[in-house]
Amino acid sequence: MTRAPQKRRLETRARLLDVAATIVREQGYSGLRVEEVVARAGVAKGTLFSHFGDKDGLLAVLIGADVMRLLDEMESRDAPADADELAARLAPHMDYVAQDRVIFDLLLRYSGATTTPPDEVVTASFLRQVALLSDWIRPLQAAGKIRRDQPPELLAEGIQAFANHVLGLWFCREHDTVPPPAQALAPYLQAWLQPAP
Amino acid sequence: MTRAPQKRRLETRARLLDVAATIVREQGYSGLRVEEVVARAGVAKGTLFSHFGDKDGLLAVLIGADVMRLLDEMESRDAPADADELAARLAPHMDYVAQDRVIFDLLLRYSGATTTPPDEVVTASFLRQVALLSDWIRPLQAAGKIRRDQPPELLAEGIQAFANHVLGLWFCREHDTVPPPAQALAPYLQAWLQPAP
DNA sequence: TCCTTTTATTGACCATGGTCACTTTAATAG
DNA sequence: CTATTAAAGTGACCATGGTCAATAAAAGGA
Repeated sequence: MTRAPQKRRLETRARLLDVAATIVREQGYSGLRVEEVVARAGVAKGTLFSHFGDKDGLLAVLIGADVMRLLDEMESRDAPADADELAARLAPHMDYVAQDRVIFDLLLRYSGATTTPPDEVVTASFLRQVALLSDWIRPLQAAGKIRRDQPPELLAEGIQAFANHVLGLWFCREHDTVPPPAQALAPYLQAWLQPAP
Repeated sequence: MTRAPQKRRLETRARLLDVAATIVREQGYSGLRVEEVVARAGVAKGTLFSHFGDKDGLLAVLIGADVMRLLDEMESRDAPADADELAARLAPHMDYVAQDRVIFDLLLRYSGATTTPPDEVVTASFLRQVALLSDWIRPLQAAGKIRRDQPPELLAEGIQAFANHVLGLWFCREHDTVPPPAQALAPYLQAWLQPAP
């Protein structure tokens, strides 16, 4: 069986994450270079890869943590009272992802998470997102504010699908002449959640 | 103003595309290497980039052509009679994209196409896909087979969103233990297109 | 303490996409 | 036919992520 990692290893890992987070703060996710991380952390390149597998692995930890933080905030607020409020609650997450294509790509690559074992932050964050959305959806269904003919989980996944759709469009256009994703999402959710009249 | 390209250039371009297509046939899209293309086409690396901008540019031409061929077939068949048939009509496209992550990524990157000028094959193929879906949707709405409360174009985009969602999940799992995308799509379309009872 | 085994780290090396100042080839003017 | 200009093509070079046999450091046992 595999032993617990030594102190040194944990320190190295922490240092790598710390440096990487700083660089992201300075230059954004698309400005992150593996070479710069290891240089500033004072370790060899191979060390980073032994810790995170590949660059995506490092990004996953950083971005996963960001998403978790966003989810904390979402959970701390009161549940939305209708579909429009639900859409509004998603705005911070949409804005976060819309900020950098690297984030979008990374999250998309890992988004099969709904079933895979949650050994990873991104995977865990997806499970949490579905759970949270479902928790919002159930009372809305009970109150007849949104459709009741589909299970909350399917509606939740649908919301994710539309969110990704809108974000995908966002990254294909000039960002100046087009509404931000959080706003563009509204009509889709409207149509998706609308109760049968 | 820019002149028409000379014969030589057209020949070079054709040769590059031909070689690239052959390699894709032999090794799939993920096996395509720029170096191999230029080597087998007998040109320098820079030439390829001067023709297609970057590797994605080359992929876009190849994949765009594939998609156009699929659309030709879809158009040649009679229109679907209900939501389930509509889902079935999408199967070839889903299978095509599901075959290789490179295809999925490329199409996603260009999928903002609905508004951009169709100077590119992929862009054009997206416009065509939306148009085709809308053409399928309108009669179904008129016949009361699917919901009538949303414009065909929005329903069409929604279908694309769900298709991408399902494909995204597909590439996150072991492909052996999970239903193929074409099949996984059904419940979403069902819920999305279902007429108000 | 000294030897052995496991864990952690190293850095030269590789793969691959992409750039660009320069050369070659074709078209066009005089 | 030659000179001039524009288009086409070239390949050395770069950026960046990733590999892996070799080495150093720690842990464990005698």
